[in-house]
Parts: sequence; structure tokens; C-alpha cells
Amino acid sequence: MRLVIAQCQVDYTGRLSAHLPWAKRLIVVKADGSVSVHADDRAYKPLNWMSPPCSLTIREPDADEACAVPALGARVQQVWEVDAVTGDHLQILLGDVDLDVTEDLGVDPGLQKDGVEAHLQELLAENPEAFGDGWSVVQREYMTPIGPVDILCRDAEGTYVAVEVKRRGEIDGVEQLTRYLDLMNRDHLLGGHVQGVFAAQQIKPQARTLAEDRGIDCLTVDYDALRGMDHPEERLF
Amino acid sequence: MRLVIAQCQVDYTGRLSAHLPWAKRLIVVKADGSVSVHADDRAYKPLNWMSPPCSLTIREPDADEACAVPALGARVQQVWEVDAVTGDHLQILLGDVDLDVTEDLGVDPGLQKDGVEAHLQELLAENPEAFGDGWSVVQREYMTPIGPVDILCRDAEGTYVAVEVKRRGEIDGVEQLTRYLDLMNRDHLLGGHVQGVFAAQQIKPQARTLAEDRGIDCLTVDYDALRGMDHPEERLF
DNA sequence: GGGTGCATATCGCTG
DNA sequence: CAGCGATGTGCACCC
Repeated sequence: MRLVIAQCQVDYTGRLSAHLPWAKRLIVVKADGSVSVHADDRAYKPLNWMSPPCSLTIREPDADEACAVPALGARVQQVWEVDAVTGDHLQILLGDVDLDVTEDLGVDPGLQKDGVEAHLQELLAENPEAFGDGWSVVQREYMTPIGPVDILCRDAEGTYVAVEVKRRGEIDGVEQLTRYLDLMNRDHLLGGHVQGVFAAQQIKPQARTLAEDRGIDCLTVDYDALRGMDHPEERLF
Repeated sequence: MRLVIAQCQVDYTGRLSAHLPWAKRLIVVKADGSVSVHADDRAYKPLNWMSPPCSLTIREPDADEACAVPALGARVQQVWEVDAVTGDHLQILLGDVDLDVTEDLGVDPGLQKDGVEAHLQELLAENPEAFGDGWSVVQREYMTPIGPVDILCRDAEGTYVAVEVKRRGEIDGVEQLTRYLDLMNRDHLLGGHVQGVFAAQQIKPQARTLAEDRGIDCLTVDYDALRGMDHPEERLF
């Protein structure tokens, strides 16, 4: 990883065009080939970047570029050209350099996450009684031509129920489930009528209203309680 | 901006839980208060971070934490605690420090962008003949109770047309326009029938199929050509 | 502050 | 490779 703090001017052309006037910024070159240009705000988001795969070429400024004066009495020291196979291009003109360090970080052992939608789905699939007495799971990630239904269940009467699981239930999730239901209701193998359940840790009022208007049941899920019902020894950490 | 490269172990609890085992990483503290932990890959995305507003407290390790040995012969030097008002918490245990520099970057003059959806919408609103002869613009960002329609037009026959503009036309955009049309078709002030146009630089086949199935017309827009029809002297750069 | 939509979104999985 | 969905999405804008 290489860290450079320098006066710079940046131009990007690709999916859009963007221009950064002269200012002092941080430039990060990672081992994966990525290049990012950061200001002292915007949290972790850079002002400009190039994602790998891309190639970085560093060269002397030509006569024309040397005239692009970063500050009074200063001059352009280097020109960085970053090219991606997609045609995206990032050009960085560098003036005075305040920091230029390179450190080998090695490969990161990686990130362990807990509490994402996949875990919620897993817990619900293992505890279908959370939906109601006599419910059973037919299949997780039940594939339809337009995407996978999170959990396909049958209720106590044997009716098929498509369950859409979300951490936060918003209007998009209801639209998604509606598309699945429209399709599944045309499938005679599923009995001609598939019920819908929208399950989330938190359901926005507008999403609930839309769901109920479409005959979809809503279930608010307590992740920690459900986790407690499960096997505590299987927790990640 | 403060840049630290050090052996570290990171734990995050908030919207989810996440754990990073000991490894050498880059830690960035920006003037906006944000803290990001980077590995040497994942392009500009950090492994873990805290967004402002948040507070950073640096302290000595207690007896318990000192036992968390980062590497053979090393010991925990510092503990960083980052807290957000939302209750989110980030804890970083630091071992050996390889780099610790602080630089004042000042306020960034900012970013100029060209070619995003807003520009496309602007160009189309100024050139409604792109939709067809005799078309006129009624209003941009026409408000409905569920959100703004990008452009409301009338065609040569005087029929109202809701135009949804996207850089890349995908299925979500068709759903969005459909919701607007459902609502507007109940509005007698708009003549009881509002036509739909889905305009984008590129329209995915599935989005096109869905749109046509719903009676929505598709228009592929050439941004550069449209820009040429417009006033070249008004270009950003 | 909630609702809505845009983003150079990025990333991972599946077919 | 495309399609689809999740993301600690983040962010701006508007009511």
C-alpha cells in the first residue's frame, strides 16, 4: 500500500466526467491496484477512484501540463495515469508532495459478520413456528425465473407461503415479494394460490400499508429472541 | 487527517456485529471525525468504519486487553474507542505501530460532475422533440404523493406523458414509473389516462420487456448527441 | 426527521 | 457473462 499526500488536480472520464481543482489530498494505491483520492471529509468515500483491474503509469509532465500551476511558485512534479479495460480513465497531476510512504500489509485474514439478512433467514428457516403453529419449511432460496424466494413454507392448512426476509422492511421489499407472488400464483404445482409473508426486524409504516393492501401478512422479527431460541453454542463469537 | 499503519484487532457492534482478527492495516482518521480501517484490497471500501458524527477516545489497554497478544513478543499499545450517538461502537486494539502521521489538508474546493441523471433530465426537458414531434414539457419534477415524476410532458395529441429518466434503465425504474402511472391515472385533472415513457442511455432487456408489457414506451437516449443539440458553450468543462 | 431516489454505487451468488 | 439481490449501503433533496 502506498500513501501519498500532495497538491493534486484530478480528472476522471468514464461512466461520467468529473474534475477536481488543485488542492492538498490523500492518494491511496492499494495492492489490488486500486487508486483512491481522498479529501479530509466524506467519511470513507473518496472524491475520485479507480477500481481494479486497472493500470497505473507515472511519468514526467509534458510542456503543456507543466504550465498547470498548482500554487504560486510551485510546479507539476508528476503525472499519474490510471486506465481500466472498460475505457475509464483517471489522471492525477501532482504538485508538492508532503508524504510518500509504501508499506507491505500482507493478506488480510478477513472479516466475520453476524446479524445480516442471511442469518435472519437461516434462523427463521430453522424456526418456522415463528410464523405460526403447524408451519413447515419447503425450501430456502426457492428459485423462480425472476429470482429466489427467501423461504417457501406451507402453513397448517397446507397452503404454500412465500416469505421475504429483510433486516429493514421497506417498500422495495414489498414490490419484490409481489413480483414473486404474481408469478407463483400462475404455477399450478403450488396450488394456484400462494400466500405472502413479509418478515423483517423493523417494518416501515408505508411498507406495511402497501403489504396489507396487497393481502401480504407482515411479521416483525426479534433477532436476538430468535437467536436465543436457537443454539447459542453455534454463535460466531 | 491522521494516517496510522499498525497491527490491530477491530470489533464493531451496531446495525450488525463484525470482528477483525489481528493484522497489519491502515487506519484513517479524517477531519470530519470519521474513522476507517483498510486492508490492502477491496478498492476504496474499508473493512470497518465509523461515520460522523462520532467521538474517538484513545486510552491505555487495561490488564484484560493487554493479554490479547497481537503477535509473538508484541503487546497491545493503545485502545481506540469510537462511539456514535446511534449507539454504534467501534473498538480498535493497536499493537506495533509502523506509521503515524498527521497532515492538515484544509477544506477541499469540491467536485464537479457531468453526465449524471440530473444532466440527462435537464437536456431532455430542454429538447422534448427527442420524444416526438409536437411534444411539450409541462413540468420537471412533477410532484405526486409518492414522489416526483422526472418530466411531465404532453404529446402532439395533448395526452399527458410521465417520463422517467435513468442513466441505466433497469427493472426498478419500470416499477417506479408504474407506481406513478397507477396513481396519475386516477387523477382526472390529467385526463384520466397518462402515458409512460422510460428514457435511459441504456435499457436492459428485462426492463424493456417489463415496460412494454405494461404499455410503457422505451426511449434510448444518446447523451452526447443530445448535448450537441444543446448549447455547447454551457458545458461544465 | 422520515420518505424517496440516485450512485462512477460495490459485492457476491447463481444460472 | 448477465441478472438479481444485499449493503452497517451513503447522500441529497424535499416535505
